[in-house]
Amino acid sequence: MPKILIDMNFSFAEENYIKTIYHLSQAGEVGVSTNAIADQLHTKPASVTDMIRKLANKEVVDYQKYQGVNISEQGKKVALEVIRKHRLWEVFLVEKLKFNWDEVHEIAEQLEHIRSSILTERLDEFLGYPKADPHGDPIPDKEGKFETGPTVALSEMSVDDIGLFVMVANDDPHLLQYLDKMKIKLGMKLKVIDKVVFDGSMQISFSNETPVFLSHQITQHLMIRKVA
Amino acid sequence: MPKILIDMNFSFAEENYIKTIYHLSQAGEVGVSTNAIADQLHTKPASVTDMIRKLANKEVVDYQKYQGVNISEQGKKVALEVIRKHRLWEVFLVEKLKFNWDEVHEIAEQLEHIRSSILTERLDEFLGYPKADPHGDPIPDKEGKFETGPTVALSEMSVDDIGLFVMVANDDPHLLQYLDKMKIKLGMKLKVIDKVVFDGSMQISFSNETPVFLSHQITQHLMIRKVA
DNA sequence: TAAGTAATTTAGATAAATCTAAAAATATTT
DNA sequence: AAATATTTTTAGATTTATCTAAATTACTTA
Ligand SMILES: [Mn+2]
Ligand SMILES: [Mn+2]
Ligand SMILES: [Mn+2]
Ligand SMILES: [Mn+2]
Repeated sequence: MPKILIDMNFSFAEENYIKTIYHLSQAGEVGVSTNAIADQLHTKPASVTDMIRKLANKEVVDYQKYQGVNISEQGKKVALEVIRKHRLWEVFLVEKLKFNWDEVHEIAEQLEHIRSSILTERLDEFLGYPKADPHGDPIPDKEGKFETGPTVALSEMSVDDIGLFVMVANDDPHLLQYLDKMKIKLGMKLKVIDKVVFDGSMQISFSNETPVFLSHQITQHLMIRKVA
Repeated sequence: MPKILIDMNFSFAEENYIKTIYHLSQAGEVGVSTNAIADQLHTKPASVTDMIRKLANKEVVDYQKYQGVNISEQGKKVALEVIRKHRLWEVFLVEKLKFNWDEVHEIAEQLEHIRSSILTERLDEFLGYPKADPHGDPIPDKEGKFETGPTVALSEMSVDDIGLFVMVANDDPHLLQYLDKMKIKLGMKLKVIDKVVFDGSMQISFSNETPVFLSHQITQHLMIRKVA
């Protein structure tokens, strides 16, 4: 007998775990590891094991000792709802309250837990049903659906490749501030001018400007939609 | 040695207690009683005693066993900050997201705990520095200052008295919906036509329309600014 | 003023979320 | 395949916020 999801309520802590497990699932392997979750949430593996047990009981994850966790269909719904709220609030903060894109993640981490489906829908409407947040991350719709065209990390591209900078896959304000300083913005066209084998650093020309040098630590987080 | 307030952080539960104690202080007697707090917060007196102890240690209330609590200057600051956020968010929900005034209190109860002073200031600016929330409650400024002209409950007025309906001193959606149904809105002029001694019910003419009957349970929550 | 009643506090539990230290299981490396 | 290292789980505590039941204090009233 599956539990009724409709009025299932999750604590902030539970929501954060569910979201993190969802993200780690997306980003790769089956069987998300206890340590990976602990790292992400800045908690200890022992705490993660406890919480995973609880989430498994609530059937938002599948879990077998020592085998890692996998998000369930129910869990995916919960995660996408939280992610939807996070990204909508980020849009609100940037578009309406004039925050810079490096200032919004922390605040959205709080706002994503506000419980009111009407609020989420009204906010979405108020913002004009945005498709992406200020960092280019897609915003799931009410049903949890969203589309992402295929992207590659800039670090994976080759010399002479051309593309569109569409997303930053990292929330660190230092990275975002650095991109600001370099005048690199979402939506810019770019071309790979040079790539250093030894350290993976790259020379990139954005919008036909003088090329800039970017280290591998940076380029791995810049997501590019290839063109031609 | 007084504790540094600047980076004092309070839990949601603590903030709710502080806010409630502040409100009860305003609404009357010195020495807010354990039971009054328990009623307001839908908890048990034993829980209140525990929490009061904690708040006394943090010096946001003054407390002596069996003597009730009084909010301290520090506590007042914390309370006013939370109240400011609550009311600003209510304005946002009504003005920007088109909520009705009876739908916003619950959601504001959550939003008032979001921690970000920049957010509060930006929101205030976005809303045009409103002086009152959708129920007519005054919004404290950044320094916690606000002004209320003198008001009386409608129930305290006499036949032939005239005034301006400026505030509803109750969040219950049923009351607010009833006022909607009766087409009674903030800012309306009114005149007391009749007052029944037995039950305190009143006949009131709003904006020179056909008088309406209102029970004491209603009139005690309608705050009036007297004119002439 | 002495009972009786009401309000408040204490004592002892519980649930949630976290931790440290130790044990157990799994993975990796000689 | 052992030995070693890493990961994960268990055991046992801690903190916060809550509760019930019992004890204590204060207030009312006869
Ligand atoms: Mn974010
Ligand atoms: Mn984002
Ligand atoms: Mn309210
Ligand atoms: Mn209000």
